[in-house]
Amino acid sequence: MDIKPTESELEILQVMWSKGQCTVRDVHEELAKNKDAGYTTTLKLMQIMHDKGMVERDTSSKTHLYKALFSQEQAQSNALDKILSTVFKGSTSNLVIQALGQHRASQDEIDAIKNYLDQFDNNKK
Amino acid sequence: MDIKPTESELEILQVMWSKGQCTVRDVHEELAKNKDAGYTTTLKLMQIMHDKGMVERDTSSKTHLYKALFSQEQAQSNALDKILSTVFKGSTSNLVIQALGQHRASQDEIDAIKNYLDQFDNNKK
DNA sequence: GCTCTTATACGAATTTCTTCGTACAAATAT
DNA sequence: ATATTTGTACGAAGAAATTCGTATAAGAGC
Repeated sequence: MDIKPTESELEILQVMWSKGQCTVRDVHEELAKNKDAGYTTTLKLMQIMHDKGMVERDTSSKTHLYKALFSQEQAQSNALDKILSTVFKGSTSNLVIQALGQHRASQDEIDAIKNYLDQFDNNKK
Repeated sequence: MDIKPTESELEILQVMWSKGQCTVRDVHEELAKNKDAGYTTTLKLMQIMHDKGMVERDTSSKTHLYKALFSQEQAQSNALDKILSTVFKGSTSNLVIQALGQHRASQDEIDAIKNYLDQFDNNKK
């Protein structure tokens, strides 16, 4: 499947990823906190996402239940691939260093990353 | 300025970043290697980018010269912010770890990242 | 000069994304 | 049972992005 959600679709997916199965109202209420859009707009978007095969839908009761058909991890992987090829010339280390420079990591995060790196590192310091 | 280039605009910007000042033909020839689009399409896009204030244009001779008005680094920073907020829930360390897991880094890259991390690390190993 | 090539300008068609109004069915409340 | 609320379906308008055809001007070569 082709994973290339649009801006609005991503907002909806975020809600789905955090709540699991969702009704249109679930999603809409959540979006309404930060955004101002009509209920039928959210409904329509979710229907389109279903048409595109991005989400599955349980229509057994009147109120339909939606669920994302790919994980947040898959979307992350996709998003990384995309920006790596479009703005980082394929250099992962540039991406990593820029990300770290831009959003200061906590000591715990630094440790986590170092531990992770050790796994590949042949001459640990 | 608002840095939010579209897909096609990014393709053009990549050429501009690597070559510096460009003619429409420069850009088009480069794009034509991987893509199949008409010359006037590229022209039009570059004109629109100029209208949007993304590039500057030297019209002193018949063949105009274009140049990006922001750097690749700025675009990188922007792209990172965006995917951090849309798919990584703001977690830089998740992003970094996922990026490293996905595209195996070379020893040199690992070293570079470790050195970079040491700069913030209070209890180096 | 005249022709051929190479440029820009620009209008317009297409596609994709986003938004919303309206219609109507099902459930709930009075 | 009838009125209100809550839900889906769907058409269509609006906005943004992409594509290209045609017109026209400037320069190069003969």
